[in-house]
Amino acid sequence: MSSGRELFARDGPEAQMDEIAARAGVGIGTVYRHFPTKEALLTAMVRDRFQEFAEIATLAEDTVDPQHALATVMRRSAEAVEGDMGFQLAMMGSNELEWEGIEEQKAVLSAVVTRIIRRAVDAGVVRNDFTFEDFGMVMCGITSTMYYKPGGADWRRHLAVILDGVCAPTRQADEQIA
Amino acid sequence: MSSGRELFARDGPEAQMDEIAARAGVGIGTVYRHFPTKEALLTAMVRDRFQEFAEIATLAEDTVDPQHALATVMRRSAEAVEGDMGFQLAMMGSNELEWEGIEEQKAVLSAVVTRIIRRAVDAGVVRNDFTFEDFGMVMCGITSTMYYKPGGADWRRHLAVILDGVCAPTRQADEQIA
DNA sequence: CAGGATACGGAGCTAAGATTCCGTTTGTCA
DNA sequence: TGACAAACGGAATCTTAGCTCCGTATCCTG
Repeated sequence: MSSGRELFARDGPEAQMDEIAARAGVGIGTVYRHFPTKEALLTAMVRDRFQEFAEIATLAEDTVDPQHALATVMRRSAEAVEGDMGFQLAMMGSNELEWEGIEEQKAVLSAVVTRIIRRAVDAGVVRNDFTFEDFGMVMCGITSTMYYKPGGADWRRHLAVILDGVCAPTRQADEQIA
Repeated sequence: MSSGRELFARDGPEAQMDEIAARAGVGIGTVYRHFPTKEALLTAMVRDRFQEFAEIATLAEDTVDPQHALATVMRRSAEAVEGDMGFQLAMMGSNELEWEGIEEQKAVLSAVVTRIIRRAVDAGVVRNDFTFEDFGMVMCGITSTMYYKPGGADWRRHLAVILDGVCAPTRQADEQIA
């Protein structure tokens, strides 16, 4: 059940069902009684994460400073999945999967984050072309480098760079750096 | 041979050897005559990419404007792997692989990019704590979001945000956003 | 053109891992 | 305590994908 889910999350994507069961201290059959398929297990895991993201965002919305609110969502979300290679890999490999039944959590997350972004933009502390899509994209980038081996790469530095970019004044098309 | 390698690159990570062979228009045996193992094929592909990155960086070094030089390396490198899901996946799944025989290409890349970064930092157009490690990390982040499905996420926007962050003035520890 | 060498194709072998199935254990209600 | 039900464990099965092997086709060389 949930412990199995959690244990699975800590594992890589290639975690075998046998191993998952073993770590959860149950038989394989039991795992399959709770989740009809491996994909279902993955989906449940992903849904939990999105639920968590939504909660994190909701909490952060109480932050008074608009810029700090956005920064907090980003940092907390990253911290939440730090070390959870299972989630990472699930998201990566999900190129065509559709994660059935995640819509609700995603909708909440989207609504809250969108409000947080709008508030920051209105306050002039975040580039005014920043969207929820961008948010998802950069978060995806940050988390996927959590497993970047070479040198002591540190995702908090990555986040710092991105925040500086996100909070930089909006540029006109003719003044883009690249 | 190289056409097979290239065709493979276009495929996902789970591209089967059979399919790779088929697309290359040869038999499976032929593929294995050129690359003893699937991993060898992946490695060859990765080596080629790093070679290409090194060439891109070398060319960009001629750019007079220091900031533009760095931005160019980043943009061109990203463009080079755009659409090459094979490379992406290879890099992602490489958690423990060591990519034997890539050292040379990586050394060149590292040397050139480090010079480009130093020049930009010295010119004061890039945060002075930016390193080659950071470079690798953010590039990894950008490329891994190339396959980010949700909404019309656009990696060029991602790059733009990161460039703004990279070129933002260095912050003191007590003025970090997050 | 003969003979050997080199390269090719792809059926089939094998391992790995997801899933099924059934005998056993544990829990519940009279 | 006995009988039925619910939950379990894990060996056995099925499927997939990497890799091997051998018969065939192509290319030299004399």
